[in-house]
Amino acid sequence: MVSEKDAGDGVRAATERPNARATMKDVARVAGVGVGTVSRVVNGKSNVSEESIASVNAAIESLGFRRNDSARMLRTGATASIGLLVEDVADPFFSLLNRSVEEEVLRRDSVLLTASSDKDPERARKMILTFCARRVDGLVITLPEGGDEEYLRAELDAGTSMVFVDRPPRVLDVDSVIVDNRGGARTGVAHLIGYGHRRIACFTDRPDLYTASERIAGYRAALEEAGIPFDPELVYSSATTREPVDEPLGRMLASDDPPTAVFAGNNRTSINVIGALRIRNTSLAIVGFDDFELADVVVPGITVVAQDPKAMGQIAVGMLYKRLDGDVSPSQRITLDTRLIVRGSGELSRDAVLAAR
Amino acid sequence: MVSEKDAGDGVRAATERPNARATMKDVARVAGVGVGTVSRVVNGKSNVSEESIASVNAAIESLGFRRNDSARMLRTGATASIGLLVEDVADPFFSLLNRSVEEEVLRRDSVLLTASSDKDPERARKMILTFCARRVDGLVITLPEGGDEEYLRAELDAGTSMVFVDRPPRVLDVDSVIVDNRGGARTGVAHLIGYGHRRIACFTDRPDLYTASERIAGYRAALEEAGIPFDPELVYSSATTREPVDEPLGRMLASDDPPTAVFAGNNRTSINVIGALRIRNTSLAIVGFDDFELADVVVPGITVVAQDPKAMGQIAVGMLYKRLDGDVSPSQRITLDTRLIVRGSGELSRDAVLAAR
DNA sequence: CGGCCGCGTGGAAACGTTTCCACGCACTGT
DNA sequence: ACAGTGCGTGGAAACGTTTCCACGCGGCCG
Repeated sequence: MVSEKDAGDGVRAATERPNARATMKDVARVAGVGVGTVSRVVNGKSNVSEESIASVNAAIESLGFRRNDSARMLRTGATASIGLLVEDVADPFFSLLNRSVEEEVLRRDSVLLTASSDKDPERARKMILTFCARRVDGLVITLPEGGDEEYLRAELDAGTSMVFVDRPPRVLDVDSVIVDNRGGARTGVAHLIGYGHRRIACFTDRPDLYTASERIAGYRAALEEAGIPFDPELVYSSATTREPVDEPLGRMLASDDPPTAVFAGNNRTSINVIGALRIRNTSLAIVGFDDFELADVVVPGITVVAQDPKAMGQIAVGMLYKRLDGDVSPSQRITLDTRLIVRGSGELSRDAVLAAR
Repeated sequence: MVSEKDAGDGVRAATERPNARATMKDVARVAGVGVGTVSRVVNGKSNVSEESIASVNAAIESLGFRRNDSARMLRTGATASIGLLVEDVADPFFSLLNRSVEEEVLRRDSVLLTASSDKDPERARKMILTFCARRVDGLVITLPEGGDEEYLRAELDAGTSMVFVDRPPRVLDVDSVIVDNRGGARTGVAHLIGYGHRRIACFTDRPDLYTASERIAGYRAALEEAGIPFDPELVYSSATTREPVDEPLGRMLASDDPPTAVFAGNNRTSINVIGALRIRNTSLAIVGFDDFELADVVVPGITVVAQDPKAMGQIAVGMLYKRLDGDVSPSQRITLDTRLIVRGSGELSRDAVLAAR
């Protein structure tokens, strides 16, 4: 039935167009009431007779009417939608955050718009402005490093609430919920030190990333507390998360004073380190930052400093809605604690590692 | 500055309200032109003098104007948005699909609304109807099993295009893109048979799930082709994906004629099987359905039948936009091939497994 | 008995855009 | 000189809701 495709925007009456959505006016006509009454029924408002309710509902059913939310949004000014911008919705951490934010937003009968910045400040900017044009009620944002934060001020002034997640704002005065990256790293490294290690390698992301630099700082803090000198030769920051670490790890192991333990600054790096060790058939004590599936399936299980993306999402959305409800108290920065999950890899003592050489 | 909170919806002029967004009318007034001209500038239409463009842009800048897309949608009828419903955006497979769909949608200057059904048909229904009320241009749907498909027909008739992903529609006449679950499973199991195995266990999801039943069918087909009798004792379908498989696996291994290989029907199950084998310190040949991170980090690497969520998203969105562009050809079902990724666990021969006992 | 209240209701204005129509003006080709 | 053309423009209608106002009507209270 190719011919069914109607060529132009003809002036045909609505009844002739098979694909036209019924409006409240149509419903009103069929039900024999006014549009006001239809609106009241659709929105479950009080002061409508049972009789009207019944006839309106019947008309809605028969016409397949569905309220046009664009019109509603225009009229009311409230879109009942929240925008979420993360680095990558396919990243294990952010996908968990995404789900948690979704849950909170749905609970409030709103809808979630999502986008991945892919760490590109320009893409982030474009998506945020798109969300703002759609008049989202609020934004949950992980802003990529290296971009300008300034353009957000105009949106803030225009009344769009926002909460930063995973990293704090640099100059803006907005709420944020982040993880205690430094403290978590310090705990993880101190855990290794507790098992006798004094030569601890550190593999992380690019140090210009907020989270990476914080974790490195935590690593250094733990060493300092234990009176262990910091050796830059033991720190390797990979340019990309996919980069294998076999080569730098090999260099460290071949040195005069090789490491007996590794602190891996993120889950991807943990995996890379495990892979590299497997290739070399060597074992070192390992503590990783950020939990991952299968961390308990490899042998030994990987001891990790776990974050809580679910809590992060819940708290962020909670703060956002408080603002939407009119809270104008000073902006807050909430820092979430990490949790050390002991699985075996971090409890390999220095002596055990050395004995196996 | 708590007092800044303006109590009521006063009748104050727009200029007095700090948080009111500027409209095109405001811009027009400031720029000294008509609203029509502002609209033309904002939308980059032709036939506007350089002079007007400049003054309008200046006014936009100074007022912080941002087009109200709700009004635009109402007027034009096009929302430039796509709705995506999956089982769980935090699931590794669906999060990859999500990202891929996002990419395709953004490329077309649209926006993506996402929701997780959590396998609940009622929740799915609610979200789909919400998306339809927002007049999304189209829907990409993974419909949970067990629900009614019928209510979608009204939306279809009303002109909302949709594409099913991961499972085909049962009664509706809509496009779909799915994976060759049966063929993939058949290939995986045949691979094991090729290494001499004749007693192959099969662990899957609940068989009332479309994907699980297809994979079981593929498993049986491979056996049949090789002339190996099907033994129901070797098949275990777990009620939940988190359920450990240690107990049923132990039972199989303790039998008279224990399996020498395992076909795992999904990635979670693969992981569970690996865990169970680790506990028992046994090794069997394994082929899993669906790739997962770390499949190449455990030793031996896990041989898997991989799906391609990225391609699935690309194709689904491509089909959707074809429909939006007016394609009215008969609905299609596209089946994506799987790919066997050889990593070691599936190439353990029957003899090797038996020798190790 | 009269004013008042509250309920159910219909209708119109408003939300901020896009789009269409019409207008003025400067050209151009005869 | 004059009709035709095309460009830049302003203004108004329309999109489908929500919300406000006003109206009729019955009952209650003084």
